[in-house]
Amino acid sequence: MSRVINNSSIVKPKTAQKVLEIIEKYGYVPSTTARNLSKGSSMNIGFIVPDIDNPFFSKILHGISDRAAFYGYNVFMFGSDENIEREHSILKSLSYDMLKGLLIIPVSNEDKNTASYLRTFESKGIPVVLIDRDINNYHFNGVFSEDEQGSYDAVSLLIDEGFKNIGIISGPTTSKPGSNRLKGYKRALKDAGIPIKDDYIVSGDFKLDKSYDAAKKLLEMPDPPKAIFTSNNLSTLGLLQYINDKHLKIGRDIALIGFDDIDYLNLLNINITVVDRPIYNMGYQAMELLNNSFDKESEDDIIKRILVKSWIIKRGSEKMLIGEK
Amino acid sequence: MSRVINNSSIVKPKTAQKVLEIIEKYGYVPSTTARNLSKGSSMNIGFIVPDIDNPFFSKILHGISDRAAFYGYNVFMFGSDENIEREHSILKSLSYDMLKGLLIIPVSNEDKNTASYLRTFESKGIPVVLIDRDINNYHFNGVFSEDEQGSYDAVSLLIDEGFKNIGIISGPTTSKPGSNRLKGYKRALKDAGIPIKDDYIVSGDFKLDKSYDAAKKLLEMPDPPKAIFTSNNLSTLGLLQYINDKHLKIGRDIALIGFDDIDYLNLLNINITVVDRPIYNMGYQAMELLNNSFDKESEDDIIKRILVKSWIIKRGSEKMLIGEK
DNA sequence: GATCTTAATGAAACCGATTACATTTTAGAG
DNA sequence: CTCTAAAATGTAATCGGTTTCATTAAGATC
Repeated sequence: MSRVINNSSIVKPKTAQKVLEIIEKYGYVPSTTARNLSKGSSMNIGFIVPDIDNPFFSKILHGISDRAAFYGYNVFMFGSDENIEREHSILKSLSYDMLKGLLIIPVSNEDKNTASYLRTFESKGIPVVLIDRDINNYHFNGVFSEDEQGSYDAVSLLIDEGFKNIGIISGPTTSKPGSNRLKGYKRALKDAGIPIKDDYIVSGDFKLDKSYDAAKKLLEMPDPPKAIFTSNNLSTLGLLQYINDKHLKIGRDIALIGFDDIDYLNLLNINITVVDRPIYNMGYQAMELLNNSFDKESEDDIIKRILVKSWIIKRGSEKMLIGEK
Repeated sequence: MSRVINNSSIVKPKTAQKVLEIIEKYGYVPSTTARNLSKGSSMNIGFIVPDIDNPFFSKILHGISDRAAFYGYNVFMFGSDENIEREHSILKSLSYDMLKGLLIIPVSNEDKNTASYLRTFESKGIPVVLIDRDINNYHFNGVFSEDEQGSYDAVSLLIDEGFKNIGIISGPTTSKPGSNRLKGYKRALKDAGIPIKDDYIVSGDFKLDKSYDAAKKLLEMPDPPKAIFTSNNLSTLGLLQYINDKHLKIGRDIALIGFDDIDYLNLLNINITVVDRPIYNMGYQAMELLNNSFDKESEDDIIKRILVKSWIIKRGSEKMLIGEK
């Protein structure tokens, strides 16, 4: 009987005991589906992630998953593969009554379709929390990090070290982190009175192959930059690959600061300076924020946005570079 | 009306049209929960993974996720963190009527509790497919790879190169791949007539820190091995970390073959020989196998097990070693 | 011990789909 | 133009819980 299981209503201890015995005897297992139907809600959280293989997203998922387990939520995982159409088709296929909340790292910051799908979820009472990537002009709840400031600090550090010819492998400007990190780069140069050279801005797509091409483009130009800021972990790896292919040496031929740390590099004694941030915690906080959005209808008009700090881990790669910068 | 949506029963085109118009007009969205309840089944697949952060598992998840999306299944992700209690609690919390199938990379190969949970799922009509890690004596459906043969080949390769003092950082022998890869190591030595030295067998736990300790233990003994076989990707990284910390050089001070390739190493020109296998495809095939298990009640008594091949990618690290081996 | 209030339990409606069954419409044969 | 079989549609039961409402049991008061 429902009342016994959900020990909510008032039940006599004796009858409760009796019911529990029968439950035990017949091995009764309550149906979650039936419960969901009659309650009109579930314990399922959706999570849409652009690139399952990228360790950055794995860490976020880990944070989400841990906190979700704490609350007893189940997490649906969907991979959009950085593909806007696939993202749409996932959003279209998600049925409203199956989800209690939705976490998403959207592909684009300017896609009206995704935004309106998300608004629909909200209007059906399913809170939405963005992670890492904002969507322009929509003011969704979300957990973000100091993208512009982080890259500003990074590039400023290069400038402090004496570098003037600083290139950037940027992310797609259709993503908020991509455009904000580029902004930070530009602002740092501007504040230092260094003219911005368009040739030094090469756009990648946050993935490895294109970043490799970008690195090639940057370093094979007549007057190549002496230092490069890479906009995410895979951009850094793309650049590193190029550097290795050409047998260049970090700190001698080229200086480098990357956005986001790469665990495995450190233990290989490849010590590059990076902008770091609490990635696992971003997922954790996103789940926390989502959980806070439940059952408080009164706060419906409050937009909750969390901004996590970023900081620089100096590993000195840029210091070694000598000669003209 | 149900018949129109599921265009199953015979409906007159004209009435279908009418119904669709009304659906359109009122913005009707069918309830998945209600459907699941009345149909007695859902489109949800559970996936229990030991370590979300390990790229090996990310790739498997990617394969699963892609194939699941193809069939229209949703994938629930749960992280057991290599913790048997957490695995149990996940299995306990999963309700039978929410899942259509279950994929799991179990923590242990000899845990009766997990096994009996899984059997219960099967008995409730929820097919189970193991991935990568078998459970002793239970003969579950699953997708596995040639663990013993792979490590046999790897160690044999070292022997062919002239090495005699070969150590191993093994995985936990409570996991099938861990014990099988150790078996392969031993068999290779035995077949070559090289006596097995217990000191050369140090057990890790497939994670980084303990593998680092294992590497330390191996290489700081009075008569250290000249070549080491590492049982998984993180073991390899643990060893590499130690090697780097001590400023040793692969190919000069120590030879190394690892089980499982590590993408990022190659692009950093850290070229180590590894046993490779189709990881993404293992996830893909597992989802495929699971899908095949649905709705064929007649085949209930057939155990479906897929064994994927492994192969060696020679990158020549071991060839460089000179002097006494 | 009769009466009233409150606690505990039982019964029935409901959530929103599917589906078996009953009923009506259509079509083809005589 | 019937009559009958088949096709189409309408109706109601069902899935397995939750929750409201009605009913009965228990406890308190005088």
